Amino acid sequence: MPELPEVEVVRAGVHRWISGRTVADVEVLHPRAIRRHLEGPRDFADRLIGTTVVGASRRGKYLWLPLSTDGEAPETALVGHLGMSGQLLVIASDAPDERHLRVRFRFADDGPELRFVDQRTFGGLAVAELVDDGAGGHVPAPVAHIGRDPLDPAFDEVAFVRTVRSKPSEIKRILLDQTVASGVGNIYADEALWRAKVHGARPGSGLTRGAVTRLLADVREVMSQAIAEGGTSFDALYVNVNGESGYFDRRLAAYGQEGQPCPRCGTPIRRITFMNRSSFFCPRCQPWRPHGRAPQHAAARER
DNA sequence: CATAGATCCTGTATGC
DNA sequence: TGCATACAGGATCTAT
Repeated sequence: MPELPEVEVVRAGVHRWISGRTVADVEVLHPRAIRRHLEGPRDFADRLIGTTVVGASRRGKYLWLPLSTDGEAPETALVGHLGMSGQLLVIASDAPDERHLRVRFRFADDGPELRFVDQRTFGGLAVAELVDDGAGGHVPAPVAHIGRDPLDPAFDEVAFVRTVRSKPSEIKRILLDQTVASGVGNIYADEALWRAKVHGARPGSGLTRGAVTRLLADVREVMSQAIAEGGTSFDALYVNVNGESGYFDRRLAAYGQEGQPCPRCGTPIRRITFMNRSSFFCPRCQPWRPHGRAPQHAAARER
């Protein structure tokens, strides 16, 4: 279940261990893992071998490794999405193959290899062109269609609030729309909505500017905290992203907590099916429609 | 164009 | 014990 925080932890680990290394060999063990690379496994390998990885970047849940040839500025990148069960492992070459090993990368040095392991094969890798991101940087073409994520310094907060309030869709649906803001998945959406005391089924157009602004702040806060907890493994050689960022077990207030007391008010957390997914919320803290609490008059005017 | 639902995958857990 | 079903869920495709 990697969402933005888990992907960021992986990005940092890959940056730490793979930057500066030259690809010597690529082995695709399952074609579905590179289905987004339309030219196929041969071309995939050909476009990687001999290039040098010059960093690791991320937008939302996508991450990519810019590739340089002969010291030139990178024009392509290895793009990855972990899907639901993907892992990128930096591991000694003589370690036994994982059961769901899909792609293996060996390097020109004696260091550890990079492995893409993915049980459910929703994730995938591709080599893609880098294109202008409209702000002096570059993103791979397959990433250009999603919005910046809330932790991006160039994230347009004003536009986000405007967009959310222009949509009649449920707010949770909007949070999960990667073109509005990227990086938020089912878990952190529920956690941010719980923190903001907003029911996920409320229409975006029914929220005040203040409510959307606070919700965005809660999205940022919960993700930042998750990164901080997962980040303790940056120095480990074994970069694991199996959904568990360290945040899962201890800190989740709502997600997966059906029947458990709300940490704020003690009311049992409820689970409903929503968008063909589970949604967890506190029925007292997150009423469907805001009941007459404090900022009622101000909210009415703000509309 | 925007929106909503179906679909892809496989391992685990649960029900009968 | 065995079999069937539900569930996890991000992105993409299709239909409205």
